[in-house]
Amino acid sequence: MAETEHRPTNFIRQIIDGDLASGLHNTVKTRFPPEPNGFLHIGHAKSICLNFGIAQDYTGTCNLRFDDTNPAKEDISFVNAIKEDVSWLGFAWDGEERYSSNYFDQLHGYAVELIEKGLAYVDFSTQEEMREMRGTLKAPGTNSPYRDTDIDTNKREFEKMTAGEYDEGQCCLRAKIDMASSFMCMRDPVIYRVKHAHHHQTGDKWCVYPMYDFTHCISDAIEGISHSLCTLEFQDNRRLYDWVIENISIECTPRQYEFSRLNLEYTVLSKRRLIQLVEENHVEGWDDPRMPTIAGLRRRGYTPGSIREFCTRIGVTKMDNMVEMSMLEACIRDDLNVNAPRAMAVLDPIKLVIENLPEGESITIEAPNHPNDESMGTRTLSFGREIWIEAEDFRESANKKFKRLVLDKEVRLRNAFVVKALRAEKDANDKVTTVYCSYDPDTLGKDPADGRKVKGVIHWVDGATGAPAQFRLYDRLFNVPNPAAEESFTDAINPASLEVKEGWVEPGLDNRIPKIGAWQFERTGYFCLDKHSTSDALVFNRTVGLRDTWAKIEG
RNA sequence: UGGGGUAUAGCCAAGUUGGUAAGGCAGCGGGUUUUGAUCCCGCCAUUCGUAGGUUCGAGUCCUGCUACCCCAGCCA
Repeated sequence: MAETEHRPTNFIRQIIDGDLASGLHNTVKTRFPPEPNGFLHIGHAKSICLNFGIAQDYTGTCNLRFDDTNPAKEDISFVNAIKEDVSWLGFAWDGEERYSSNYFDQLHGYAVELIEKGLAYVDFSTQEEMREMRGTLKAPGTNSPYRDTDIDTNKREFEKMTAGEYDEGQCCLRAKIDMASSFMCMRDPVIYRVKHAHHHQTGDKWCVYPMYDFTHCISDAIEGISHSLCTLEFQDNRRLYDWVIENISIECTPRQYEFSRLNLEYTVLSKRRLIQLVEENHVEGWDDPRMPTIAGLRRRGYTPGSIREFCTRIGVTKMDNMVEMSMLEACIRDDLNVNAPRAMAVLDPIKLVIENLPEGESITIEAPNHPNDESMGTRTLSFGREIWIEAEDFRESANKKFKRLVLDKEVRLRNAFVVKALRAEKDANDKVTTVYCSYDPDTLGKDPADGRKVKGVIHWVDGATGAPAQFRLYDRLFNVPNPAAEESFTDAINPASLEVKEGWVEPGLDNRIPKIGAWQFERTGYFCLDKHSTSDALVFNRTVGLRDTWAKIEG
């Protein structure tokens, strides 16, 4: 990360400060542990910024570890996508990426250790039987008939499990803890299950795979993680995390701390639902610009810095939250406002004919790339007899609040001349197609000499040199603030979340793509080129519109 | 009385030993402006889920309520 961003404190940093002050730790080691079963989303960005941000600020390290204990749901394509997204966000993990599957041999050894200590047993109960014996939230469970199997038998049975002598579901290895515990996860949790599945990292070496609760704490300990940060739903699991570490022969005792996961209005942030959106083709894919995935936000035009800034603005607490989309939008606007060069594009064109400018004649105009930043330089535009302007910027009549082009009135063409509308031509549907006007040649870069005040400014694209382009405008993917709370969240999908427009942009844009990857099309919003754009067929994604107080007045 | 958590403005969120409610987003006024943008300036919690208690003084301490979230996968 190039620049150091100021990060406010939070309860986890205060815990770390205390651990450093007390000497409990000398260095801080964190980890970001995604399961490679889908793409990363903005909620993961919160965790990434937390874990990597802490490592940076405390001059510690942060590992990237794929929590790959369930080969049935995972795929190598997701590990590649995740690595790309973390890097793109601007973070570097310590050394090579890790995999929980790197530790399968050690994990297996610790499982045997528990068996030898009489703290784990192989259970042949069916899943339904196990569920019944688990009890309920208020009633204690009952012991499995296999709970007191002798150690040698358990060792032998676990070896047979490992050797592939049992089918999936036939048996599993359980930790012997307490069937009456008020923590459901402590009622003899399953720590190994049979799974005859090919694993993207270990191939066909294993047919038994460790469960999350058994794997995560040990992986943390093996890697020497000092602070293991996860989300609130794992608070109960912390008891099991600590139990495993205490009952196996491992020196490192990492501590788990939980923070609340991010919820964003008008979208969903659960892997399960995002997978469904992709698999049922409600969106184009994981990187659909309407998706809250890192890949989707990237394609939409969000910058890494804007996402990091969002994560610092939302903070880290244990409170359930629902963040407004305006918070995210403010972050990208703040970034692009200062870093995106300006350009002009007309999304819904009508023709403006300048009658006192002869056909074939063209005036060269030098326009600043940024009104508040001269260092961004200028560009050359040509201004000819036929110009494209936005349909909504012309009205045959209007009151004085409408500061745009009106018949018999004047308006400034951005970066160019003052023009006066003379008459309009309409089609069969009474829609204006062409406006005829005259321009004042003495108004380039200055106000009219006679003191006339022209309040409005509208943008335009030269008809002779402008390039045709498609503009893809995105709206929220869902019609309700919290789609996850719906009976069927897909029923709440906004059918108008994508609007496609065909218009014009000033020439040469794709030959001078700015470093930030985006432009501000003045008066309309921030745009970037879509991955499907070609020099013959330009396609722009609107990242976010400009703040629009006029729309508020009108609406 | 299963257990684990959380309650500060429309949203996010500071508030560490009790000393008189940061900041951001949104919103609302006003100024500048060749983007109805940006920028600037101002406003926006007599009150911290609620009822009591302790105290000269409570968002912070104590007690009782209430609301919401999580836990009964061989998912993570």
